[in-house]
Amino acid sequence: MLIGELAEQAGTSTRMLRYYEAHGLVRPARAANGYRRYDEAELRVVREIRELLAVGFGLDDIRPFVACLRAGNPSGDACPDSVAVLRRKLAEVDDCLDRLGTVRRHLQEQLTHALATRPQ
Amino acid sequence: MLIGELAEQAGTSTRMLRYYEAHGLVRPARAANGYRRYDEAELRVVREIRELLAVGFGLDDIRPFVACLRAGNPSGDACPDSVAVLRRKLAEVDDCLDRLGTVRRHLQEQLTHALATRPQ
DNA sequence: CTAGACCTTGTCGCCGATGTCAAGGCAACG
DNA sequence: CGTTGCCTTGACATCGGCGACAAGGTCTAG
Repeated sequence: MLIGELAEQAGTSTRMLRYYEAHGLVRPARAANGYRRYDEAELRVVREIRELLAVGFGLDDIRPFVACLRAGNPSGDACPDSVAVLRRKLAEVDDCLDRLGTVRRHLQEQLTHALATRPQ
Repeated sequence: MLIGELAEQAGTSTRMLRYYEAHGLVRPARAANGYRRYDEAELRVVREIRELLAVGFGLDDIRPFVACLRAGNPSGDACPDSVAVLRRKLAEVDDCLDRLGTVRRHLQEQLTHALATRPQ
């Protein structure tokens, strides 16, 4: 599979595939002409990357999942390192939820106060 | 009040005060030597800016609040434009809370699944 | 042979609040 | 006068995923 095909099948751009490669996440073979060659396994890797990115992971967080897939696991979350990242991310999300909740209360109060002072 | 004093009293840096000015939020007078001169009203303005920034507002969102203060209101949220921004921000926060909640569920599932497959 | 579609690497820009450094003017004190 | 500490403007870097472009190599169909 060439880079363009992979990009289309994985729902991303060639730019990003090269970017992931530069960051050590994807490792295509090279044809004699220098073109990158991807197999099915890489397609799965890229799909994993895209899903995790969409959830809010950074490339560094994703690395363990890719390593896990590459180690032969059917899903990328089955390895200790991946689980550790999942735990950390869950904690981060909870933290963010807390802060947002506080902000929400704050905003609500301010809005209520403003409307009480000068109803519009 | 010179810029350094204001920075200290408002809990920010001179860099940021000039930045807010460049974005039309703060309007100091100028002394004969070219130094910026701030009065008490500007201190209140900068405090408002800092509070709203801390809550997650962007400089553009903050502009109406500053205008409201500058128009003589005791608090920056008493004007229609400010209230509109508060409403919009509240909606944004709710939206973000929704998405984060979904992500949280997603993470929780993935974690549970990983632990069920290979307990660690 | 040529046009077009693909590939290669490399570089620049974006966003937005902020740090940091540089070169120079001004003020106050000894 | 010299030093110190404030001020001025201006410019560059940061983070991170991504778009976009340029200059050139490669391949394929007509």
